[in-house]
Amino acid sequence: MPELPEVEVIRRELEPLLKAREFAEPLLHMPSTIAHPGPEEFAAFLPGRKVDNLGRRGKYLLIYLDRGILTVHLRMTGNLFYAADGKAREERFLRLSLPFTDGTALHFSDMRRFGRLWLTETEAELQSLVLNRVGPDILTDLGREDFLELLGKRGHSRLKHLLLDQGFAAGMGNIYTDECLFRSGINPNRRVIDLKEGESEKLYRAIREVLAEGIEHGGTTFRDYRNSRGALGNFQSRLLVYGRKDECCRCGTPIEKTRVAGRGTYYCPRCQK
DNA sequence: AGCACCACCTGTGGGC
DNA sequence: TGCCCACAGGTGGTGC
Repeated sequence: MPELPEVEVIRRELEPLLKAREFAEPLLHMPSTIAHPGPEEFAAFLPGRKVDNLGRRGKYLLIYLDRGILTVHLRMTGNLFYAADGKAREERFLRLSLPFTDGTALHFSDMRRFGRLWLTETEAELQSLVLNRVGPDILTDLGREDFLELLGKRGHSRLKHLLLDQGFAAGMGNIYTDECLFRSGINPNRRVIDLKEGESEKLYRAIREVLAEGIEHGGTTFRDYRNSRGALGNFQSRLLVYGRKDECCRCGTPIEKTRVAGRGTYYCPRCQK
């Protein structure tokens, strides 16, 4: 489901709602949702902890507590929902409920069960256990020079493959990658080393623009994504290629769908050479 | 290093 | 109408 913009929308919404609230006894409807530590340890550690602030690294949401850090990855269909009355919206796919002492609650539901949570005691443990293979956040940690330098180290990678690689830079997913490559006029199968003068910078600008617009419009709801209040995103109406197979690009050429890096890939054969 | 393929899950939509 | 298969905002492991 969510890529960087969707997670950032959730982070911004949840931060003021969760701040200073104190966790009560958690309900583990599906214990395997907790990746670390064990369910008992998780349940024992959380009560009494208060939310400090919320961070994000790529698609990982970081809930900083007065002691420890609760990390959430939504994968494909995970969803965080804040309930002022404490009640979950639906029971069928509910995996974890985190009630607060004031009667409100944070619920985690996930149809496909790929999503995971980690509870770590320190920043160092978070880094070694969860984020050890995650690169710098592509929106907040990478200046233009950093980006170009990292690109240079991956000359033989195809652009689509590279942008989806969270170890290269964290945050891009399938939808935003296709949109960024379209906006910068780069074919998803091109290799970094074959980029012409100015194309790398064009790509960098497109990434910043598309991600910022995605956040501004509440994220993209293509199928399942909902924000923390259960509402749909709005960026799907602004997608220029993703999901638009056979529709005409603004140049008049029908958009094509192929497979690149194992993922459905939309592009304009005329605009993206 | 780069990449294809499978696995993890459940639901849905298109083709026949 | 109904069935089957391919595919879906992600990632990690294996193996070439």
